[in-house]
Amino acid sequence: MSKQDGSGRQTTASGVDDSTATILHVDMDAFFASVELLERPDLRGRPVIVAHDSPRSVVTAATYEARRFGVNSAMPLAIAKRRCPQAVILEPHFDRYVHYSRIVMGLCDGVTPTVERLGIDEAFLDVSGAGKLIGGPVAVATLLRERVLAETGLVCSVGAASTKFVAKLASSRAKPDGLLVIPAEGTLDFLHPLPIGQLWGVGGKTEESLVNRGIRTIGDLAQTPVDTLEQFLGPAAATRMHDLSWGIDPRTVQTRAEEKSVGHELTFEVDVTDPAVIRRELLRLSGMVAARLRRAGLLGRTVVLKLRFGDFTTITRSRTLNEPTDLGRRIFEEVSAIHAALGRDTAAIRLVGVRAEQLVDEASAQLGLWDTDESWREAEDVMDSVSARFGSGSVTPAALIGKHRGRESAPRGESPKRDPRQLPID
DNA sequence: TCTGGGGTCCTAGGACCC
DNA sequence: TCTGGGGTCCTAGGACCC
Repeated sequence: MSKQDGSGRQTTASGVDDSTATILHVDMDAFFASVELLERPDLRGRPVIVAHDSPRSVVTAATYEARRFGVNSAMPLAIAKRRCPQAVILEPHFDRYVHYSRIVMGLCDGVTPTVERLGIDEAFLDVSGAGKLIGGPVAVATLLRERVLAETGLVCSVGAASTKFVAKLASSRAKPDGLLVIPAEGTLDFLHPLPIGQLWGVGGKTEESLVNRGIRTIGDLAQTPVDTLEQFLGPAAATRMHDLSWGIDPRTVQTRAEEKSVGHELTFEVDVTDPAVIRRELLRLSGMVAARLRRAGLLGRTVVLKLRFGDFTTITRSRTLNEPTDLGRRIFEEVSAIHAALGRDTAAIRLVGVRAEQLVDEASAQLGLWDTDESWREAEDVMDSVSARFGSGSVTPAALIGKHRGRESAPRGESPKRDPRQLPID
């Protein structure tokens, strides 16, 4: 095992054999908070929380100074403020995070073609082919960490191992600003003493259930027969976790994963009982989902409505369409019909969400596998760009359709179409 | 002063088909 | 003529991850 800290010094000086640790996990340290500090260097060294400052929001990111007070991401902001009243709260700026993420991912692409992005601030790299150009995994990781710092002023940690799972664990143990190498032969010594909650796929619920059965460490789970685990984890999870506990992780670094669903949701600042407000929000979310679909060249065949009630119970209701769609008004038709059919108009609603699933490639849709409506799609595209420039409400798809279609035909589809301007929002 | 928003994967039951 | 088995699709919910 070899750990290298921010000064570039090896804490285990003897040359570790890194030849088997060809998977790197690169993880930005306190990413959102660190980006914000680039603009606010005066706040360095102080507890800083990135969160939208509203009653129901959660912590998006926290500096290590804030974490020392027990503040963690995903924690309700109210609790974080209680634990660390002196923390400075900064509004998130996602455009900035995307900007720096692109730079960092570009630097990763510069050391190996095999890069798998994991959200905005993490990536797996397969560096088994980088040897001739740069050197072994440690050389690649060191170079990458230097470049990230030089190009962005941000700090990342890197784990190197022979599997994804161990590389990811290694990067988290290396934080902050570190590099940790776990050679293949050191995997089990590293893994088995770790608390069970560190195992990939073990969250709060599963951890509790495992600890209740005396399984406290990854080593404990390794010593438990798979059929015993199956009884309370189910077959898939039991096998996967047992394998992981023995350092077996067959997943390779995948450069691109196709999207399986697209969705948007909103938690209201106070629970909503007015159905008109719900419908207006469904209309907005439907439009956002549709715009994302069109931008990606995808159509969704299943539409999902999600509701969370005042007591935090959450339901989803879905409908599979005869034809996939990327139209906001079509998605809205479905989710509002589902909502109306629920007959829970008086319930206090905390959250509404709209999602499109069973995504179909636009190209295969046009091969005749699915009927689509080109004019309306173009109209909604134009409307999106006009709205982006002049604000929403300045144009409707129906107005645009009218421009080049006249009143000659309603768009085809399985239901009669209405002018969106007349959609009953109230 | 308790719980965001973006997702993925798994399970389980019922319908339906052969 | 009281009841199999496999496969696939659809739906709902839940755990988990970043």
